[in-house]
Amino acid sequence: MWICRSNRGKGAVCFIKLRDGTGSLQAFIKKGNVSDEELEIAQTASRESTFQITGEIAKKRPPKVPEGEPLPPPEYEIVASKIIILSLAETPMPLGVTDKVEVGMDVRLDNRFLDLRRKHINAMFKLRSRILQYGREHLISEGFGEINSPKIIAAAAEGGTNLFPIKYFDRDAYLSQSPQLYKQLAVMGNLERVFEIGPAFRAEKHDTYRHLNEFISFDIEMAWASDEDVMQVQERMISHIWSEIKSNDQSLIDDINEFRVSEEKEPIVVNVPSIPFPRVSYCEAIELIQNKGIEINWGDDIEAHHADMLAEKYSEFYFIPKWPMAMKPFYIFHDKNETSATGGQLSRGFDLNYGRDEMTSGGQREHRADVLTQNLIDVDLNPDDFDFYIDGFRYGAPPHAGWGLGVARLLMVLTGAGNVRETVLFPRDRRRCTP
RNA sequence: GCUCCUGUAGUGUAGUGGCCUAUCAUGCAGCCCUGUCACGGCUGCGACCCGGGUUCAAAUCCCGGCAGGGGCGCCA
Repeated sequence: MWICRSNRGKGAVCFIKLRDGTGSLQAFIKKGNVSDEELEIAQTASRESTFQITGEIAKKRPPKVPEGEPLPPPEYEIVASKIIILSLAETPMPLGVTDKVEVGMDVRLDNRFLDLRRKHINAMFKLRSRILQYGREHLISEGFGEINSPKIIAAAAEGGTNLFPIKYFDRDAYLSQSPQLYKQLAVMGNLERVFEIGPAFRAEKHDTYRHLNEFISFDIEMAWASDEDVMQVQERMISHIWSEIKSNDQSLIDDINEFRVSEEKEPIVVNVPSIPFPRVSYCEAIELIQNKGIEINWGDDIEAHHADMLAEKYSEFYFIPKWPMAMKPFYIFHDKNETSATGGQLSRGFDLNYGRDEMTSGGQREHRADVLTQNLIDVDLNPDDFDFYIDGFRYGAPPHAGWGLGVARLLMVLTGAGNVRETVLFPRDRRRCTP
């Protein structure tokens, strides 16, 4: 186990707080129980060194409490009889695992292995694992199967975003921005309900609390489904995740709250969101923002400062369905009869927001090969580059829908983290690609 | 690509021209105390990002470089 903290000095007794993945424990070391050399080791070893301690578990002596106050519940400790040092930690450490002083993000990320030993950071990544676990469980219970799509792709598949170019033997290739086209092809192949949890790469030079250049996307695609059908899948899944965390993982939440309270922040409370989430269509959202006295027109993007207006009314999860077709990618489905009051073509694309922040983008997909081809032409993409994709729709295609959810953003919402870098082990941003 | 801000011991900070031989906390080292438990006490160690300029005097003002951060744009 690691040494968390030891008392100082050369006396006849010594206490060391030990830690491993299962929790922490005090070791009681007393002259006579161990050799003098072992006592010396225990008293002088640096923090974060690793020990192997043999001994008996015994009830701790209760701490002194002021007159009249109740004794705390009994605690246990290990009374050491043998101490072996496994690895001495160098000093000074670049950041203190148990120190009260704050640490800058950069120092933390440069020394993530130490940062992760901090209790609340550790809890954050255990929660991340739980989110993925509960999300998987839920989708599997609804008949979904997990797939893996290629991350090395041949062409700038969808336009819109910048891709990272790579060398693929003698050819140029790119890192995938999304599993979109491949999960659709899987559905064309009668896998019917699929999901993927995998990396997506975007070569955008953004620099905000919610963007990274590599992130894990939680994607689903579902045959014989509409935008509304997959929104329901999503709200059930999120509700399931929250509900499982609330009943199984309160101790991890407590670890985070212990830190938040020391920082004088509000503790987080896991409130299982009620279903259905509000639906605020794009047209309604624009109207709502206009009513706040902000100048915005139908067809404009809802930017972060606009979403602040929506967040005043909808502070938690809400869907924004039916975006203008012109603002959505070519593979989103549209119905010619669905238009705005001003006559603009609507689509079956939707977003899921939490307050001001976008969590998900999704929609019903275009399954008509001829419309897909026309959509590509409309956005100045060459249909020939997409033969591998459109071919999949030529031989009978089911209507289908899906979405992609940012795992790190969901974890931010759950844990109240203010920066997506908090929720990713080794984040990749504009300036950082190490460690 | 635009814009604003910041670089002080291992870490987090105080400091806006002389009171800086640079504050405090944490850490580290030594000593003392100790069935401690956020242990405590004493002593010590350790820093002004780099280069140039202004000035009698620069951590502090100016210029350049480097590094970092916030926001915007962009972003399925």
